[in-house]
Amino acid sequence: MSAQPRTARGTRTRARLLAAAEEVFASAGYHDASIVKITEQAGIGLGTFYLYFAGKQEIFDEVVDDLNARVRHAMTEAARTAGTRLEAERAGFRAFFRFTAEHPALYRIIRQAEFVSPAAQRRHYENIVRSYVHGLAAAQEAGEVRPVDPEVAAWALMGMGELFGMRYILWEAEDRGAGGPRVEIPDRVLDELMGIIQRGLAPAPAPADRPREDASHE
Amino acid sequence: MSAQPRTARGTRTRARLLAAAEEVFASAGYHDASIVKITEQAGIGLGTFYLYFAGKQEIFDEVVDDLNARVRHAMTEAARTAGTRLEAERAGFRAFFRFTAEHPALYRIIRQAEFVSPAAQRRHYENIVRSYVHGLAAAQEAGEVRPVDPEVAAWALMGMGELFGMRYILWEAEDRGAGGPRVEIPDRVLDELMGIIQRGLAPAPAPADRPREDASHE
Amino acid sequence: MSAQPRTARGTRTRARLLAAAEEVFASAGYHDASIVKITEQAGIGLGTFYLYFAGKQEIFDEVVDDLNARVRHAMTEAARTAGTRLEAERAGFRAFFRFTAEHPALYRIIRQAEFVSPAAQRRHYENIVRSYVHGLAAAQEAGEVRPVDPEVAAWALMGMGELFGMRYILWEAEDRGAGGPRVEIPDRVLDELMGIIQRGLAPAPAPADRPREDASHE
Amino acid sequence: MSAQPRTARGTRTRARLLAAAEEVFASAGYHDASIVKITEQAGIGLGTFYLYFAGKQEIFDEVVDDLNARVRHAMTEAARTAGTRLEAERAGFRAFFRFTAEHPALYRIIRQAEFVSPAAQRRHYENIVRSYVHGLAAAQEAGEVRPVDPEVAAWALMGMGELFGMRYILWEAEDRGAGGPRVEIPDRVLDELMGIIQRGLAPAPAPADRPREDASHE
DNA sequence: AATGAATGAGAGTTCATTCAT
DNA sequence: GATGAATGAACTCTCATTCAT
Repeated sequence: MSAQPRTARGTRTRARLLAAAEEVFASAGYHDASIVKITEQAGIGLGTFYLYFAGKQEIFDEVVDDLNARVRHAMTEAARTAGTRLEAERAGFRAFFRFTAEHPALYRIIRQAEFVSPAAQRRHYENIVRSYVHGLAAAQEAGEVRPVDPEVAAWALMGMGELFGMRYILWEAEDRGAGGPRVEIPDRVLDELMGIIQRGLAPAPAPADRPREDASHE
Repeated sequence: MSAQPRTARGTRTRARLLAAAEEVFASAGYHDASIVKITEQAGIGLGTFYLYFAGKQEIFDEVVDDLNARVRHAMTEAARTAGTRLEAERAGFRAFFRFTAEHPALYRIIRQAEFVSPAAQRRHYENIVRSYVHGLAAAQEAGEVRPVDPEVAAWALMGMGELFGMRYILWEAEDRGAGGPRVEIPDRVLDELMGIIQRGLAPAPAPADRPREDASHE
Repeated sequence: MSAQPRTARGTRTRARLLAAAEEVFASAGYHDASIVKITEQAGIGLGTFYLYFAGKQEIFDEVVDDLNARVRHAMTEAARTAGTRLEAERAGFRAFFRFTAEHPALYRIIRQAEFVSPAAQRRHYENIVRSYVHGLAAAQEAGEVRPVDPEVAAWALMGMGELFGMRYILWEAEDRGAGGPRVEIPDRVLDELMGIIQRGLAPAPAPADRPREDASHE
Repeated sequence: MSAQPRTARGTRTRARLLAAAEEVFASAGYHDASIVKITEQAGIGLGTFYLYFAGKQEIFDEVVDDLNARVRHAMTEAARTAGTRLEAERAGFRAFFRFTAEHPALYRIIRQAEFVSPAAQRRHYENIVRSYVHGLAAAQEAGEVRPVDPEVAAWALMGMGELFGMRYILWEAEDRGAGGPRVEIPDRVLDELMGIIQRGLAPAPAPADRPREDASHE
């Protein structure tokens, strides 16, 4: 386990290392992210790194967990204010895409984790699924979502989010070049996506009358 | 560009290198996949590698493109025999999951490509999307799929496929250990997934019943 | 030169450092004995070390000199009560072996000194030789030891002691494992050794008695 | 295990590495003998080292075993031509001292082995003891050596040789400075030493002549 | 066409030592 | 008197690539 600092100065140093590592892992990738680069980015000496982390892998894991906590926080915060489950879903997606735009590190780092730290990667996805399942199960009890297996639905939602984030945030950002305003997912695309999700998860209409299948949305 | 062999013997050597590279990249990851490992796996001399490939990156790209072609072939072959578009989708997913189970390399290698060869990764996803868009557009003309933007729908399908492959094929395989029969996606899970997709993409009911289904959304 | 403590507390700290250093040098070897390990073993802060010692080499030298003084003390104490020189020799050997068993540090540290601090090593051997020479010269005057060059005899005695200590104390201890009672040199071995020494150093018999003492040799 | 070269060039390279390692270990000590120094001394590239040796420890072990074989060869060769056992002993010692003078590496490296490779060190001493025991046992059967435990006698001889080599060869050489002719052990010293050994191991005279030689020792 | 010996830049990591607190 | 955060030179080791055979 990584050593905890015992002084305020140490705490600051450790935090700077984590922030630097996030940046370097995101821009250079795990393997090209040398400890030297991380410490230079953090503005501290090379040896200092090893006062706080046992090695590269360890700080990587911590960065993954940190990003995971932050993205989940952003998503649940956004969803909290929504009315229906579908509004919550839309708000959660928006928050996720926004986080992706602001922290491309999340994306790139999670994918790296495939080989670098499978356990951390799994933790990441499972944490998010857990959030989704929690929300979906509640919505099902309220009759807002049809009784599909919430875990299956959660993976479906997360899969769509993952690739839309890649396609409509990261690729756009790359194509536009480094500078420029934050990329947002186009409303049109988000609408289409939410339409698919909504219809996919909407409760079955009462057998006789299903006149307003989409009435609740928005 | 990689040199093409001029003799039958050379052709065989090159093919062995590609097969070995796929295996080594999948099991060790790009960075730990040394040229020595690849040539040892292929049973040829180290120097020989450079007769056929300019370097590690180049053979990686070729492995990506090769896997991409094979998985698309498997998917379209499976879909070709299906009746409706949704049956085709189901068959395509099945084929994709089967391919994932048989070639975990696909998965692991594509994710690696994020940093190793972004262009190859993008090519991979875009190729698959193109297939989907092709099929969806045709289905829309036939009235089998509602008029969503086929590209958006394609990314949604691919996203779900990607994470379901990870969750229900790769993770299962890991949890079960090395030996054992090929992992299949549980029918129950595939049914639930296809249900969501079907409802999400199903054409709107007859105009008389639902005149303005999407009208409200911004 | 190392700083001398000015308070009782400082004296205690310095002593703890020396004791810790002896232990760590003996178990880990000079190079793997980091200052951190020594200060941890001593239960004091890292920086405190440099209040009392100029560096690693200096504390090493002091440990060597300390062990040297202690082993010589043990040997002369033991020899002091003996009757004849040969009895004194036997008692001295016993004491040396006992010290070796109780302080394997002596051995390991002296051998390390070969490169780490040749001067300290030389001091160690010369100090012991001086003791031996002193005793042998006195015994020669008393007619108990034949008139060999006492320094040559001293080195011979010390050489035997050194390797017997290694072979019959340290190796035995290693072979028996960590726990267990203190290893003693077997009486049989000590008897044989003392027999060789005794005959080697015994005074020539009275001229009348020794008609053919050396007759066999060469 | 260290890789064996497959070509003549490789064989030459490996031999140069071993020779360079012997020199560097002897002059700098194990810990200060970096792989860089060894390869520079050998005149080859750093990376080449790892084609032939798994690491520093491995080449060290091989150097120890190599030196051990050579010193034993020198000793047995010298002893082979001698007449009596005691002449053989004297010739063996001479050869040992000569080898020590020509290859101070032996000495310094064996002492290092205490921590670096205890197994190799033990192998070294046991090999030499075995030689001695072999010779002593034969001499005992011939009545040239008294019936002491040959192993005890062997350790005694080796102990004396070890410290005389240090005192009269290495220290002399150091005191005389780098240049200069090879140091030889002074005849006077060797004579005194052999006298002690001779008397120590000489067979007991006919009972009538020396009735109570061992009576005093307990 | 095929080989494997050779290379050296660059990686992760350690640790004696300094110094502000 | 005591501390521990900070440092960077120096270490061992890896590996993509070159080239003589």
